[in-house]
Amino acid sequence: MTEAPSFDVFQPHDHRRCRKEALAAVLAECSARKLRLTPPRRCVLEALLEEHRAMTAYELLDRLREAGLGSQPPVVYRALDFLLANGFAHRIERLSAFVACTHGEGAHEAVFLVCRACRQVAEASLPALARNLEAEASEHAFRVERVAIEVEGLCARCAGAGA
Amino acid sequence: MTEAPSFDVFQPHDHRRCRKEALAAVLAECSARKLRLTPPRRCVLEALLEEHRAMTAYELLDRLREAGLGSQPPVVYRALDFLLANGFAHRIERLSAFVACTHGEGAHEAVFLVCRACRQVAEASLPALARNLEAEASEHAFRVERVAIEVEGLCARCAGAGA
DNA sequence: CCAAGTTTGTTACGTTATAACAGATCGCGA
DNA sequence: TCGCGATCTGTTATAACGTAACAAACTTGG
Ligand SMILES: [Zn+2]
Ligand SMILES: [Zn+2]
Ligand SMILES: [Zn+2]
Ligand SMILES: [Zn+2]
Repeated sequence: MTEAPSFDVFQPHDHRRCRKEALAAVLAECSARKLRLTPPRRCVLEALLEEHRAMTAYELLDRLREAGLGSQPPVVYRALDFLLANGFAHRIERLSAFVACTHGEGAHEAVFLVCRACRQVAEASLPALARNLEAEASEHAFRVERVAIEVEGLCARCAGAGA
Repeated sequence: MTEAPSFDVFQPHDHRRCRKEALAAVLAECSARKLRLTPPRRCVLEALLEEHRAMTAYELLDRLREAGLGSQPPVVYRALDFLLANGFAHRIERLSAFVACTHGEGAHEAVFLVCRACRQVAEASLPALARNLEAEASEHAFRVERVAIEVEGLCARCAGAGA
């Protein structure tokens, strides 16, 4: 969480470490910002950290159920609200699904590269792009609050597999 | 449809003309490309052209019902499939809703400025941004197929109204 | 007219998300 | 340590969004 990963999530990498460091970073940030990573929130976060794949709310709810932490939709949506609001996870609008953040600190925006075959998601920042958007918006006298940029396609592996 | 509008949809404008020209452009393009703007498709398009506001599939279905053109969800989703596939309308992922195209010709992508208060949507093109994205994607060996850029915020009118 | 392809319309169902409320837990000051 | 307000958890119920599968109607070209 504390800095951009030095690897590409679409490439093979030491994901055990990736996951462990991401969790540690969230714990540190919660501690620093006096946020409570309660059991359902942590359960959802850990499920998201297992893979760089977007998961639906109901897949995450299954994890909560298995962990004995409640079995109804509001539980998972509230945990997600917390994670999204604090920049620990992102919503992929295109998929109505969620991924753990691999990138920033605090609430932030990013560009998501979303593989339509394996649903893995890479997160990139693109400040130049944000400046372009600001210029465009100001021509319309539009006050920007949130930017969602989602690029759908195929990751190298899935493209290679002949999808 | 045939060219970018010379006005900003967030500003007051001659919307009767705006709507009439958009419909004429779609009719022309259907004729040129041998596409069939059948009654349900036209009904949905006209509903979308009434305002520059994103409408949900079920709002559009109500229009079909009123027009006696079927009352079940698949009817509206199929009409939308046609309009989206041919670039006559766009889906706003953030809202799970749809707007008429004000911009291009044929299937195309754009940047959407979405007012969270009035749900009006302005469409802008941003080729520079697309080039940025391509560069980003190629670093990840990612094959881009679709790009969705949605900017949420407040239009000048809604910001003025103290939202 | 006939056959093939496309479009329409229906039933039924699956998925995603939220409202409303009761009970549990936490943090803090008396 | 005890209470008290705020936050969080968990439930029921329901709303909103979307699709599979199939039969009937229409369109187009021979
Ligand atoms: Zn990893
Ligand atoms: Zn992939
Ligand atoms: Zn207009
Ligand atoms: Zn507005």
